[in-house]
Amino acid sequence: MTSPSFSATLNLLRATARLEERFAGELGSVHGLALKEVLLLMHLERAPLNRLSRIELAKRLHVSASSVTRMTSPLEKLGCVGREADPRDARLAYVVLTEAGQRLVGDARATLERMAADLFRDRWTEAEIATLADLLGRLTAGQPGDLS
Amino acid sequence: MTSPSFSATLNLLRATARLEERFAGELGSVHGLALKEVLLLMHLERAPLNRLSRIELAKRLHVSASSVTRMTSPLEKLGCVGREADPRDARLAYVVLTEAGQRLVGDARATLERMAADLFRDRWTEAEIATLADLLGRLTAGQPGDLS
DNA sequence: CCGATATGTTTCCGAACGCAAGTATATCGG
DNA sequence: CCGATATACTTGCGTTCGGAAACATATCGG
Repeated sequence: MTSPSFSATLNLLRATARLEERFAGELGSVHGLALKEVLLLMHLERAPLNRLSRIELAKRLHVSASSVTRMTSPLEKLGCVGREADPRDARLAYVVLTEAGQRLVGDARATLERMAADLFRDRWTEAEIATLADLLGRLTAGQPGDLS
Repeated sequence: MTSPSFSATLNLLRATARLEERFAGELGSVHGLALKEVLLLMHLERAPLNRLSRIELAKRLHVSASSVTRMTSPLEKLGCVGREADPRDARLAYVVLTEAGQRLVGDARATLERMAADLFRDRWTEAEIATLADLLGRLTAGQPGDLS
């Protein structure tokens, strides 16, 4: 038998793989968005003025800066997000959530919450789910990008 | 505030992203292997006769069959794995762990275990880690591919 | 004010992936 | 035995990603 840390790590990887498989399909077919796109919009939703620089988004999404550039392009064409300049610093190109984006992310988040509830239904008690959320949260405590 | 299920789901995604960032670098520099390659070898290590068909590997690794074909090619050139045919079914092309592969995966697993221990050190009790492993394990219970 | 350095963004390039198509083999119904 | 269907694997194609390079702008030391 292996150490508890090792088991937890392996189970973490496996659980995430399964979760992404399961979520990607329905989320895409219902709202036309990928999971990571919904997460991007959720970060904007939570940010002051509903906007973040691309660097800030990259850190919170754990992706590279170039990925943020590519991810925002189709969202901008869809009208979910816009681009805003900073009057103090011309290097910054904020990604800002539009009203259409707010409606879309609201719907998508509701779908995500329902899928999350389905995922845990019938095999976990409420207390266990809360414990799981807490223990996992400690892994990323002190890091930016918390949405919960 | 959001529901516990939703928080757990978001924290799960974030924790995995952080974990992969942290593990990929050291694992690659120490053993020259990617995390997913180590997982592939670990599956072989645990399998009867130290071998699995590519389809079986694909299911356990949560990747497509073509990915397994591409992943095994460099490992075969390195001498970590070999190819074996099934006398009963000529369609099958088993991936089999060589002796060199057994030594390599043993070392890599030791590194992984140490990194996993470091990851949890100082912020989790042994009991909490065991609880975490158990709760996460339930997410994938009944599925193939358990390594813990 | 100006060079040196740092930072934000985009573009280019190579690596990795999933899916669909192609090939080979097995199995099943007649 | 043989066509039809299913399965295992490989290959080609389009997509996505991270890192390096390019570029614009900001900041800092003199």
